[in-house]
Amino acid sequence: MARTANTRKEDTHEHILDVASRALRREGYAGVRVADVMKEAGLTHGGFYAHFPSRDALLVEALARAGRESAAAVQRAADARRGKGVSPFRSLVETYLADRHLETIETGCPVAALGSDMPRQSLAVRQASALRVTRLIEAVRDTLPGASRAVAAVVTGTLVGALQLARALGDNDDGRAVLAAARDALIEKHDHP
Amino acid sequence: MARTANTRKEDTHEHILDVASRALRREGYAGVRVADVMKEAGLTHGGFYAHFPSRDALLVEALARAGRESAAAVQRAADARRGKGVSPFRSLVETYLADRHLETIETGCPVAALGSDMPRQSLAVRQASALRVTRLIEAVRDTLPGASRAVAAVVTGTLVGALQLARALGDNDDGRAVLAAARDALIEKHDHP
DNA sequence: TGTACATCAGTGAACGCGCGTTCACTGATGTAC
DNA sequence: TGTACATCAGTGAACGCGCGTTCACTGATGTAC
Repeated sequence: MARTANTRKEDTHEHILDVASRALRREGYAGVRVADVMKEAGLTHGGFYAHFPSRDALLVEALARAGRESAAAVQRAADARRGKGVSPFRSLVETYLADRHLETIETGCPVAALGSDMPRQSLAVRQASALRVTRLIEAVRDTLPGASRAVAAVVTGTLVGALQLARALGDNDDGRAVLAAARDALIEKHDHP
Repeated sequence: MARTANTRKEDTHEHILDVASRALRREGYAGVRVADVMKEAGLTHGGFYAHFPSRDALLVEALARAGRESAAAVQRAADARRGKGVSPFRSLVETYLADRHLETIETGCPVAALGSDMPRQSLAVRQASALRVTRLIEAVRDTLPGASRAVAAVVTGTLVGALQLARALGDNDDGRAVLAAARDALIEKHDHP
């Protein structure tokens, strides 16, 4: 069946994307190597171009996938807390700025993992990057009843900036102190149940 | 005189560093090429290793220089406004989050230009990067009388994050709206003369 | 002051290596009859 | 059901290119006497 053949190739395509979306967050845009991604996916590099027209096209698809996955992961963690009576906003903040997020960059938010490099990419990757930023701001806004887009954007900036500063300071007390301070400040200012 | 010889070489050294510190912010860590920097400095690439032991050593020195220069530039702009009766904090925020900063990345803050890539660098560059983050937080704290390091860190996170989001959205109305929102929010919350 | 020599800063060709991309090929899977 | 053929997904060698780094050399500048 043609469908079986398609499905097998599509499975491989998805597997490559999964590997690439983690490599992208772990190594950055410049750190994604076609041969390395294929090897990590258990394949040889020659087959890559049967799945993607170029490395740049891989970056675009991997970024979209990273954004969707990260949003879903935050959503799941937030839903779990919400069952305990925690507000959506507080759940988001405590999940996004959790100490654990310092280490798990490869499954975390791509905007925090790649933010400063977004303006330097090709047009296609820049457009995909801008869409990720917009979606992140919207997701934050959804947890803030009645908040303007402007307020949501500033909160998003604090989330992204604080996580980056913490990671740059290292996975130690300095880094964790920045996360804790940002959690406290955001919850105090915006969490009014 | 030996001193004259030293001075000439030191002048070249400083000139290479000046070019590199701008290239670093414009192109990112991965975008700094030894040959390109030397060419932009009006030299040939072979002479590079008479000035720096390695590309990595250049990154360390260029980052330190970028941080000092950017801090001095913010200080100058803030001093100018201060003459008009504007508070130090408000001067800092309006300078750091000025629309103009969207375009002038190569002379701007290296933490905003490089933040998400800092954890991926060599040990030496990571240490130099962490120092830049610490210094930036301290500079912010100096404009907030009586503020804790924690509060200064959150404000710094908002400054860095908002500028990055704005740049990722592009030098357009979307980007400028994020900057304006962050300026308003920070000044409203922390500027109490 | 002038001449011979030493030192210095920068040149440019060459190196080894890793990268993105191409392509002829192979073995497995599916199709026709 | 079985056989011959076609299609498909992936292989691995090869390509051109750009990068960081090395090194023998050169021309300019400074020093000794």
